[in-house]
Amino acid sequence: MAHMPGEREPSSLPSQEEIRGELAGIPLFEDLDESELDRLLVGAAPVRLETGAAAFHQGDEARTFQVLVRGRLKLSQVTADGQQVTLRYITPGEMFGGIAALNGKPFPASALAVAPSLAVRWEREAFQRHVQELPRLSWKLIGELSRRFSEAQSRFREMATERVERRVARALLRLAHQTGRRVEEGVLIDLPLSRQDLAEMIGTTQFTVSRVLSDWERRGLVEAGRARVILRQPHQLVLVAEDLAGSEG
Amino acid sequence: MAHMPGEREPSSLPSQEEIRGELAGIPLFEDLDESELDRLLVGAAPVRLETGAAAFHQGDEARTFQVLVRGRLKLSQVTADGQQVTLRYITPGEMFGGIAALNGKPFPASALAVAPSLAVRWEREAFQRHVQELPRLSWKLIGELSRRFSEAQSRFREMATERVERRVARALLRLAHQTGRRVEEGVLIDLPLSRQDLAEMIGTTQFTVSRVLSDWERRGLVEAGRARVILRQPHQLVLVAEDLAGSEG
DNA sequence: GCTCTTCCTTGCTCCAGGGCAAGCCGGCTC
DNA sequence: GAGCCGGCTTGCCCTGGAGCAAGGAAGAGC
Repeated sequence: MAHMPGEREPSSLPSQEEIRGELAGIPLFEDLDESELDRLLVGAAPVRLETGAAAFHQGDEARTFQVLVRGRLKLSQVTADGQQVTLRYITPGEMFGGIAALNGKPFPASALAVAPSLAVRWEREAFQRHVQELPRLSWKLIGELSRRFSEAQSRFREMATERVERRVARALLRLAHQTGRRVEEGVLIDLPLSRQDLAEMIGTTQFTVSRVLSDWERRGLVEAGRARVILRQPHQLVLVAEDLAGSEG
Repeated sequence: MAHMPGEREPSSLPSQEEIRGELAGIPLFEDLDESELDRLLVGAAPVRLETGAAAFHQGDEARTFQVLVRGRLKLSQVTADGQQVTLRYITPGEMFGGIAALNGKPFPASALAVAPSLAVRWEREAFQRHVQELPRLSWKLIGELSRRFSEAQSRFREMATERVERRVARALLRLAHQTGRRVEEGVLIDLPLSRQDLAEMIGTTQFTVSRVLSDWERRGLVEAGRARVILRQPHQLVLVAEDLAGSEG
């Protein structure tokens, strides 16, 4: 792929001005006025991540607060006995690694790019200063943390009370909501998502996920390809997730 | 029980001055100076809760932010299909119902006093104003939310990857850390805690919890009575929780 | 095209733990 | 003391889903 004149070098980093534009579009910062946004820019540095690259590793000291601008990351954790757990996928506009940075703990998980990505990062102290000096930012952050907490709690409740099939349905619906893209056949989850990935999100095995998806595919609810899932009848999936949807169609 | 002169009426409410003293001792507010504490007092009202009384009900609009001063509460949720889940126990110094109040959602759970309790409550708007006007408070709140989030996430991971026995061990250790009291035989979990309660915390049944505790009792790790648990060998329990502790002693 | 790798499927076995029934125990009220 | 009630225990059965093995299919690299 030759470099074409006038075309932006794919791996080049955005200018301060461009960063400013990106940040202005992020919900966490939407309440800031022009001058506050300028202050926020102090210490903001862009970071490019190739697919497969890690934004940070589990156990590392959390020195940075980051926000994803483009791409997709997977936040996952390895337990003491070696099991892999996926905590969440991160899509543009979301902060990541922020909680560890805010409370001074090491990162509890690793963040891996699953698509070419671009993030903006601040050193921990710089971002802490911003939070302390920009009340509108800290208020937003409180809202964001509340939301995250509620989500984590819901997932806990689901794990505690629901069976695998239902958890798969919920995971897919959540992902569709987050990264779904309308395509001809239905809603495509716009993320490389293998059976194993799904299994790690809901605490089961790739085998069980495979069986569930095969069943749904037979019944026309989804189309499941290689690391690729399309929801053909999201509404039916909602029935599976929410209620006893009568196991046969 | 006759009322004795000079003794405080048990159901009387504390004065503003006493509330001030209580709040000053709470971690969330420890960074506030004298004048900030005075401002915080605006809108703060004491609430007494008898054992069995609810501080709020799941589904209610979250109109208040509360902090527990004395006693113990149980935060629990009923799922759509009627299963009971216990999210956590609340001990003095902890906020509760706060997250719903901060992000304007209805309470996702009910808070029930399991011992005579005293709380301080603010109307949502009043507390929001305090948070927005007291940067030191909002910083603390961010820290508290981060911690809560991390805890919820850990519990999720445990549910996703660990078997029942280990989850019971973790739940007991967590409770011991939170409400443990040294007694002659070991560490007493200072809370009425039935098998059913434990089951609801970790997503299993009272039967399974009973079997696990009976086994541990035989092995001398715990002493389990009627709604009452004493850890005789907390260290052994840590081994169960953390690692493969060799199933026989 | 062929090969290698990775992901996916499916059949079989096995077991942790859920569900239920029966009965026990300890503390309460009358 | 008698009876009751709520919590606890234990035995039995049964199933959801884990674990494993063998083989198939879709890309990726040559």
